[in-house]
Amino acid sequence: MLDNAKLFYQPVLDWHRKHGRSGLPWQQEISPYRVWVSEIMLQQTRVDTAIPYFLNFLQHFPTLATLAAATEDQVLHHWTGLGYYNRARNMRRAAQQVVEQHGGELPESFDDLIELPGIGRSTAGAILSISMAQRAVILDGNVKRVLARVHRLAGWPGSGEPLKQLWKLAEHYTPPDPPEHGALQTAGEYSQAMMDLGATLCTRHNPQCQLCPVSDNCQALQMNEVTLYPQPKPRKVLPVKEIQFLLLSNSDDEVLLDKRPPVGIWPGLWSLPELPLNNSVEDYCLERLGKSPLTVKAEKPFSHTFSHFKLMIHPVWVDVAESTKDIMEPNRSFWYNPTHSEKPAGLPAPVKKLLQKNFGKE
DNA sequence: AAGCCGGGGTG
DNA sequence: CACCCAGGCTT
Repeated sequence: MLDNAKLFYQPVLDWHRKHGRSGLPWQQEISPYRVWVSEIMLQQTRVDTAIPYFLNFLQHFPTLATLAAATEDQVLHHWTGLGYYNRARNMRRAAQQVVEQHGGELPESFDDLIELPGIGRSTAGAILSISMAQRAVILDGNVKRVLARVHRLAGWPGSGEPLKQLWKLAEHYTPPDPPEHGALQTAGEYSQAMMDLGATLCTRHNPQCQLCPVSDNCQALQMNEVTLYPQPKPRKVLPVKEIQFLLLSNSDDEVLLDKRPPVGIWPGLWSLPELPLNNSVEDYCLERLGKSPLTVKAEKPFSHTFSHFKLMIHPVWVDVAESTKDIMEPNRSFWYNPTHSEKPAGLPAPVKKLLQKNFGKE
């Protein structure tokens, strides 16, 4: 870490004065309320997405008091499409809380701000620094990315030790407010500057390091590893289950479908007969149809991902010549003609895909 | 610490 | 399709 914080924040501030964004709606007529609304809308939401919602929202709820007085339905109506709807509910509740407890003005202390629903550590820092001229610290996705690269910080910055380190760095590099004698910029400008830097130069893909004001101090750049930081969230490797899907086809161009049990995957849907990977198809046919198949042809396996495991499906094309329809139970299984029969209501996606591929219907 | 919320952009 | 976005709340 750069011991003298100024060596970091001064180039960032200077860059921002020349090249930062200044036309965003919430950067005009800056007020605590407007900054608050923008910060909430921008949580896990891109700037371009948020802009029209911000303009519309302020049209209908121009002040904190109007927001506090609105019904939840009204607020949600103007949030529709933005997602994360608890943000809107929390904001209305917070507005009411501000009216009741703080005389209708957003409180000017960190401790009071984070008591409000929807305002966490970073959002409080943004409101305090940008709209209240206080030295307060933000750590959003942009700042995380910049700092993780500059310091080549290992690990996923979402939680744990990496997150602690980032907060420490963010605290360290935030300039004083009011600024030192002779300086013009404030902590609020630094907050804006870091977000602009992350959003316009220090982007996740194709960062513009040659234009970056802190490239000389960027450890990731020195190692030519910029895009390796911040490191991605470790994904759990899904367990893989392998099965065979049998396309038992008879001389009438029908395939056998089974109704799946009411519990487990695809409950109640019509699926292909399935068999553990190493079980013999021949034995299965003998057991179930009372005879051996004419031909057995393995198709190319493909995968289908569920939330909790990955299913590797090995399709097997099986010609059983004449069908033995008499032994079938009507509500458990039936011979289905993909080109002529009426399509069963529920077919799992992979089954549908297989049938389409092999019979070319729809 | 991990899961959840969500629509949309992007490689 | 996987991953991520101006995060915060709940369990």
